Amino acid sequence: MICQLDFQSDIPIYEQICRQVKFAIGNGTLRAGDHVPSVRELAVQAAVNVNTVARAYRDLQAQGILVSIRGTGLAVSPEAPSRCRDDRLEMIRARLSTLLREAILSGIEMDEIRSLVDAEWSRLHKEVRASKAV
Amino acid sequence: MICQLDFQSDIPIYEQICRQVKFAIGNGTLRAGDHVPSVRELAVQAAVNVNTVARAYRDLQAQGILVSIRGTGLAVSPEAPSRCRDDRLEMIRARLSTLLREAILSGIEMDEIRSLVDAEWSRLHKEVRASKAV
Amino acid sequence: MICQLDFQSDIPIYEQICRQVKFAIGNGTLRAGDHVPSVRELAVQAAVNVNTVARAYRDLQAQGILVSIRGTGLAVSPEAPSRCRDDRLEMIRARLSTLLREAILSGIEMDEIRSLVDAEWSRLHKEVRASKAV
Amino acid sequence: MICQLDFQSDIPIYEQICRQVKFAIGNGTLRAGDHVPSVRELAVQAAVNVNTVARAYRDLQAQGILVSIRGTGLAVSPEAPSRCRDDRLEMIRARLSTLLREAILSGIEMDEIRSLVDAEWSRLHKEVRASKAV
DNA sequence: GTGGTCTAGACCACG
DNA sequence: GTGGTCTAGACCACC
Repeated sequence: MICQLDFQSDIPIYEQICRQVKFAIGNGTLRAGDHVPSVRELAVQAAVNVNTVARAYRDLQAQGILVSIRGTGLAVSPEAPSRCRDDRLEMIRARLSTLLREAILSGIEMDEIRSLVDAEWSRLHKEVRASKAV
Repeated sequence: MICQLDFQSDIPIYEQICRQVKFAIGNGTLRAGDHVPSVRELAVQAAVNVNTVARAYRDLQAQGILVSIRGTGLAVSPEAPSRCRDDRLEMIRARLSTLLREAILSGIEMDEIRSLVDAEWSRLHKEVRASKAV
Repeated sequence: MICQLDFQSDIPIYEQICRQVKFAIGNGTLRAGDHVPSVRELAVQAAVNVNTVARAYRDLQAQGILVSIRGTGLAVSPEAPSRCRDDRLEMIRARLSTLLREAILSGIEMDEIRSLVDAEWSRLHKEVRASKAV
Repeated sequence: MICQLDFQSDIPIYEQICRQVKFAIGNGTLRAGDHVPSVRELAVQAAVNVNTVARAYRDLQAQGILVSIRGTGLAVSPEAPSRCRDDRLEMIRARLSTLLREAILSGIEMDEIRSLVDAEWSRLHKEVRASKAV
């Protein structure tokens, strides 16, 4: 699992880690039962404080996404895949909602939004596919 | 100018004030040369500390949205209206971009996004129109 | 006498008025014994609060630049012309000094300063001459 | 980093701090990536309130001079060094410009300015060299 | 430990 | 009346 972090983002590092794990589960990179990297391993890989990874994993356990398996570390729970997908969809719906509300209030038209969505989608789709190819 | 603040939001109050002022300029409620309410006045209206309003206004000055007219208060700068609209569009584009990127990474399809956008847009549009009617 | 004010400058309006009067005396536009416009007249002309002009004139009286002539208003004092010129020269010398000190500390060379002075001088000279022609 | 403040100056303290930081970056005392002292630390060192330092740092962030590294403090941005140097030259040019404009308006001649510049420059040059020798 | 937010209140210059 | 500066102190999230 690769972990791309943005240290200057206003989203906390631990939260970014949580999301990336959920991404990986949501799109099938991680499946139910798979082990996630150990806290120390991921901390080194991502050049991050161990506590930060620990907190992310703690949150994911609390959400039932990860389960602890005695002596071997943490693994993706059976319910995680479907749950991740639902969670993501709901989170996206919520953020989209506030985004659109602001767009309406600042006088932007539906057409502008639609074309923005289409343009960004195709741009990002290419970008993501390219990075996977690597 | 009305100022609706959400004290529970994770967006700082001063930032919310900035945005509302920009909204008001963007959609023509405030025009170039208009005075904004005094810091004290808005502070009372919004039930917020004077310094908080002052900070918002200071940021807006730094961004060239407001200009200080010595002893008489702050006014909307000539460039503000066009600038606000551009800024808003760009901000929305940027947030939409990260939103869509996450959607792609978590395995959501374009169709789902499109229908979400349409559904939310029409829902919000009614809501906003209703609140204006009041 | 024309009075060009910059309402967005960080120099107070009353101070700008003082300087402009001194300019006018320094370069011969106003001579010893000439009347300056009345407080109200100048306030209207310059679109400024009456108190502001009053304060400027008060300061100029305190400095002996203007003298009050009973019933007729304020006039340029006999000593003003030479004094204005000396004052200005000294003020310019002082500000030039701090400016050059910072230039030296930030590693700028004498040649750069000399060429800056020459370039700005000729640019401003044209500009000023043009505005007088109007 | 040393921070020399003048509490009598009419330049706000936070502004003085900004300048000193920029100066330190401009002349290489602080390099890209270096951490600046923490707000609390500098506040103690300079005998100033924490908020005052915080405001200076916040302004520097808004200008892109400093970047925040979550939980670890603030660091000099990669673009800062070149930017700081350009800023200083431009600041000097701007102040020279207003200085010369006033000189022209008050009837001072180019020769007088030139000799002033030469005289002050050589005087200050000696002074600065002497203080460095110490 | 770090910075960020918010409050409260004093003081000042300007118009 | 206006905004601007500074102080003091509380609380929070993050690492």
